Amino acid sequence: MKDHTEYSGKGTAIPGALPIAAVERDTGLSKDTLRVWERRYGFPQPVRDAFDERHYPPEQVERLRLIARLLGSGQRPGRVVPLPLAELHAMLQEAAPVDADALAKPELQAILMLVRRHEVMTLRRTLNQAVLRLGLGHFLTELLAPLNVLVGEAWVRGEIQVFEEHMYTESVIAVLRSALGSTASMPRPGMPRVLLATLPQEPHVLGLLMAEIMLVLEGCECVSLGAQTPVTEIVQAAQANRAQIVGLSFSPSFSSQLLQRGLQDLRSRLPAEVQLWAGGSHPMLQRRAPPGVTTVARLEAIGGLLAPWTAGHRPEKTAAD
Amino acid sequence: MKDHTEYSGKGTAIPGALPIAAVERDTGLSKDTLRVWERRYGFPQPVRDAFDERHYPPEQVERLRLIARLLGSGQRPGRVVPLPLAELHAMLQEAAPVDADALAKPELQAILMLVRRHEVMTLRRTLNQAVLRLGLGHFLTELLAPLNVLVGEAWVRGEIQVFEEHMYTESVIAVLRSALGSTASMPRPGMPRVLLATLPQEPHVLGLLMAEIMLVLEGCECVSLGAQTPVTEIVQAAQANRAQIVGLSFSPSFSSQLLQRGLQDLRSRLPAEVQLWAGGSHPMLQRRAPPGVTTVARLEAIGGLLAPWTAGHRPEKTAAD
DNA sequence: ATCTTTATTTGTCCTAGACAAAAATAGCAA
DNA sequence: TTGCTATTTTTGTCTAGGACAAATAAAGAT
Repeated sequence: MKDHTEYSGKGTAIPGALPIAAVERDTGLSKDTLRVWERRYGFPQPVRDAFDERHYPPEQVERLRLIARLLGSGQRPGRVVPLPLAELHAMLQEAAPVDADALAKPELQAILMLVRRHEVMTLRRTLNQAVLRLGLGHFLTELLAPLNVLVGEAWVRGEIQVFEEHMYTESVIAVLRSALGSTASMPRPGMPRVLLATLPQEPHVLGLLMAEIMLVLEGCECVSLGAQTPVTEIVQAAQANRAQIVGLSFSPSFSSQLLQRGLQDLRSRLPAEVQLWAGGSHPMLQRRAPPGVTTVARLEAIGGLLAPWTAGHRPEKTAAD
Repeated sequence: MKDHTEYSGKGTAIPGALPIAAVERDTGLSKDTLRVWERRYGFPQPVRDAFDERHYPPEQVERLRLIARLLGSGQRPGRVVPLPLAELHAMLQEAAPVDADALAKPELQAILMLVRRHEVMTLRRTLNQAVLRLGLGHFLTELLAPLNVLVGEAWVRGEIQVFEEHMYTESVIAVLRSALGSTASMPRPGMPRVLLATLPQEPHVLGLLMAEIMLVLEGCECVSLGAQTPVTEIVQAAQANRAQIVGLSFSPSFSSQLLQRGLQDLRSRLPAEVQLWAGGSHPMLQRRAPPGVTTVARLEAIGGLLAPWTAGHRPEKTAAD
């Protein structure tokens, strides 16, 4: 077991350079990928220590981190891996065009500034006050949804660090959960039972929580399985809870292929009378729905989709042929 | 780009067998380790598909999972890898004797029954009432902590499904977050700022949330980064928040090697004046602490560890507000 | 424009050898 | 017995280059 403690002057270690395992952790790029990029594109070019092992200088790790981001926003390795640092920054700027509409709102900008200044306590207080002022429903649709877009774009553009995004998400979740808890949730008798979850490889729970709140506000009875639940388990849970709707949430970074297959798979294993809803900011959901799946492109759409229940009668099988 | 996330019905796939990447995810054992064990000890012996790639039958994955657990509790690979399933079970029994104390409490049994009967609403109500009856602190230490052990053991024993465990965890989190939100959190002036997070590959946030609540109840100012935060980001966040303590949480299934390395790595990059605490039910934390790391074996210990702050005011001057 | 076919790109898997760090064992003194 | 040091075994991770299916782009045909 080699001791890859980074900065400990171990004699064999290179001053500020990270061994391959640490780079894998930091960038999310597998060791195999790092090695094959070096072979194919000539980058990265880690320093070798006395034992011929790779050590990546901080500049290269930083460059790798930017590359990983661009890959996440749809770029291809062959196009971006050989690029110098300046070009990468330029591409990140271009990748996320500024949303003038959201930028115009000073309140959103103010909150974004709190995130970048790491004023967590003030952030929480501001969000809590906004909930009280707007009411939970309007807070979600009018403030939080566009704010998420803004934060997401800033993140792609590299203006926001990973840890800042984590802090933001945690604060929002805390505020929402607390607000949901203090809301007297009373499921209306006619409304459907909804099971909420996220597929494996999708750790983002914020979208799911927002959906849950919208549904609860509409009078639905919600049971959430949280993130990363295998398809088999979702099916069993739907049966155990006699759910009438199964709702999934997908963030933009989720693999399109996994999304397609996952929805298809789940659809085929779920009873026909159980509806399958897919929501979130994933681009594929804005386009077209796989057969038998209802896409929820925006939070506001949830109310309309629940119309069959609000009206009073049991809905027929959804037209999906 | 193969994505071996699930045993999705691919033509070439072996019925219930998992490819090596999935086994790595499920067991925490690296691909390299899996291959070298096969070479050295003759186990595991995965089936090969048409392309000569390894596919691990479920029994072998199960056996690997048990082995990984034993490794975490101090056993050596050479002694346990070749052992048959029955022997492994016997060793685990010996390592973790059944907690008769917890089993005896009828209240815990009653809650466990609610989980197995999928009575989510009743479960939440029961938990909420317990919070009110015991108070948040005693609820955590006296009810929830042993209950988690009970649920964890039932899960290992196969008495609880994955989705039931998800439902339980989600319910507990909802109750805790709601209780935390309605608690008037007022950080005491002398108490430290604590940054909380979980390392990559560790998605379990319940332990983290429990720790956060204990700390908040003691008067600390807590900022959580949530799950799966890279070491670099934790370091930056600690600096940004001027945290005096960084707290990490580890579930039993977390890879012991990642734990060791992650803590060492983080310790070396964090300023010396920032304390590093590691808690959770991971077996390695019950044994010994890596140098420079404070292990928090039980929730109750948190109060004692904060003694330096509660007793004598740290003469550290903070920028006046 | 939209579908179908071909070409390129790309991540992951393979084998087998090597070696440092950790742990166990042996040797020896007090 | 206990404590300390040296030697041996164990063990995880690194190395190299080759291979190939799945994903994506490009070209061709309707």
